[in-house]
Amino acid sequence: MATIQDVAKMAGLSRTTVSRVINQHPYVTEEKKRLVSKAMKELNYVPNSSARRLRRQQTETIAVYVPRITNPFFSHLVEVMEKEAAKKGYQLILCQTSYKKEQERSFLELLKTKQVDGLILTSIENDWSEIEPYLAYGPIVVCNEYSDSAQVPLVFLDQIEGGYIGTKHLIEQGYTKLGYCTGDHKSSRVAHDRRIGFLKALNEAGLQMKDEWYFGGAYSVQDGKNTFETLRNLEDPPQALFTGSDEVAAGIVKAAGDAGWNVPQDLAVIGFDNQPLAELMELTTVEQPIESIASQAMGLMIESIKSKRASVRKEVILPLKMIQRSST
Amino acid sequence: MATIQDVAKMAGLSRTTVSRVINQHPYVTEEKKRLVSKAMKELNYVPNSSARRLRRQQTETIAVYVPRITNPFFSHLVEVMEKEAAKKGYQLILCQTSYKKEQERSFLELLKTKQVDGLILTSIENDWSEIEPYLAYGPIVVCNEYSDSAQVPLVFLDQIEGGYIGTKHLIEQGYTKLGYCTGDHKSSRVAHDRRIGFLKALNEAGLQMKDEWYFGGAYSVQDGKNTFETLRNLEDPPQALFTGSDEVAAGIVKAAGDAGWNVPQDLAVIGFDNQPLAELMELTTVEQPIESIASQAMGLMIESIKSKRASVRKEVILPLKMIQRSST
DNA sequence: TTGTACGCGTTATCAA
DNA sequence: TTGATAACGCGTACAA
Repeated sequence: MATIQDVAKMAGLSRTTVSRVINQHPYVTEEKKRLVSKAMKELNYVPNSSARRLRRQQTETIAVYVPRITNPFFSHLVEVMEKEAAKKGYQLILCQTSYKKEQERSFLELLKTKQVDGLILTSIENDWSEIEPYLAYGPIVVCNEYSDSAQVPLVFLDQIEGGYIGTKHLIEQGYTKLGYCTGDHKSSRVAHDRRIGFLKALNEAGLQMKDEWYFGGAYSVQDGKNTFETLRNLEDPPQALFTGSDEVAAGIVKAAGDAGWNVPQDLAVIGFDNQPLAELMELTTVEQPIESIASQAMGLMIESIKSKRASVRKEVILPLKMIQRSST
Repeated sequence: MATIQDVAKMAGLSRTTVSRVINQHPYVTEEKKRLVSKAMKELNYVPNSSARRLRRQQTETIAVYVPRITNPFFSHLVEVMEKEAAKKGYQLILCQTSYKKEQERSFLELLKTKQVDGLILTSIENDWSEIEPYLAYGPIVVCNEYSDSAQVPLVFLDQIEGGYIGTKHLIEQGYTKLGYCTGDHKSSRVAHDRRIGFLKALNEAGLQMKDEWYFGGAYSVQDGKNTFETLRNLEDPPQALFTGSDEVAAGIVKAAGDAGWNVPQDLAVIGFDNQPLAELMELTTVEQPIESIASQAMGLMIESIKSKRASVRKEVILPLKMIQRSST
């Protein structure tokens, strides 16, 4: 493997000059530039990135935390981030926390050991107080999640609005008995906010909700199917259901169909995300502008790396959009 | 940021000894070990990974190529690989080729510039001759794809068998007019082999196929819907359809249902992959053992990195499995 | 416009 | 059992 030294020797110049050519410094004669380029090509030379990293104290690598990459929401987020990063010459290291606090913590070392220039968190398992100290080692951007105390850029969606417009849509369709079905993730503000939006819409319309119309802990298609089983055995079931994800909504619609119910006549269902599956099942849903969260988060990350300024809090709140299909 | 020098000073020892403690070399007194550990903790010291990489000439990082991470097949593959890698102390760099030759080529530089120890390819866009020279810089493992000339470990599925068992299943159900619907990716041997399996089953049963029962270029749900539109306008449509993916199969089933056709009475459809969507739509499908391809590929990769032997060809062929549901 | 010399933080070699 | 010293490959003051 050729080093910069070999190139210098072949070109009959010093390492410094070669380095200058590589890094496009001014004050190098065109002639020597050519000489260097020729030698580089001949030796099939490429700068060693470990040496560069050490010298420059930066890695041009960014770590992205997701719970699981198989979750379509997160894989879409990562897809956009990776492209955005590649465009600007950055690599992406994928970190799956599997919803586990200790996994998340162990990945934090990447920043401390200078394996990456920065961290983008798309989910947060630990208390912010666990994460905060690592800010000393590099920038952190939070994306999709929310934290009150984090002094970092936060890019997230207006989930209150999301809960509100989804619910309002159901109300406008004439349903009055509305149920609520979501996952209920620990620290997650997302679920919390959506619920507030849901209740706000209910209040405005002067509607009441029964306790038994609340279904928690639903994440998957299977959970959706189970939810329907519970629902159908209710004496007074809801007419319409607000759900926290397209998967759950799809499960409910599927189980309802199998049981001979008509959607939306017997039961209306609204999903969340506008995943490919939502189109397939013709689910009304609330679309999250994933591409725009992802690219904004990555943009803020690279900006933070380059500016080297101390981290400051900055909220970027993005709007959500109703997509109406035939499940409501 | 504390360095090994700082630790040495605080512990009143040499850098060498500190390094020995960090790397668990023998011949260090328990007492000095304690001294060092204490200093490390006090200074909140962590070895700088760039320096380590430079010195050791390895990165503990592996690049994984996928076309797009949003494709559920690949995200599942990556999910397993990342976990497997993390378990063994390796990081994963995600490279999306977007099915583009030049993207793929540009990522190859990662190996040459020593940013990663090795490459796992889950898809191949360029001719192998383009990739082969990079073997000089580190190991490459091919996973899910196939190449005749590649002198590297290859982990792939017996797609001939896949095409065969899927088709045979249809024949056993009594269908005699079988159609074939897949994507047709350039260099991909996958599609090629499945087709061979399909034809083999047909031959064995003495069945003929009409040209118009072949539908190409189908990848997405939407493609599946379009395929159904074409099919329904045929004078003599096939009774059953072998498809190359669950997405396509789902699109067909959905469009058929919307058009008032009964599945499987009017049209039977078999998918491929056994994705979550297949369960939702109750698609009969051919399951690919994704977890096992992924972990075997990663295992072979890490083995190659550690052994440092020259790359040799080695084929690992994994079996496929029928999953029967109600679409056939 | 070019070159000399030092340092980035580790680890491997050799000698003590 | 420990320590001094020389790499690993590169970039950049500083001097010329």
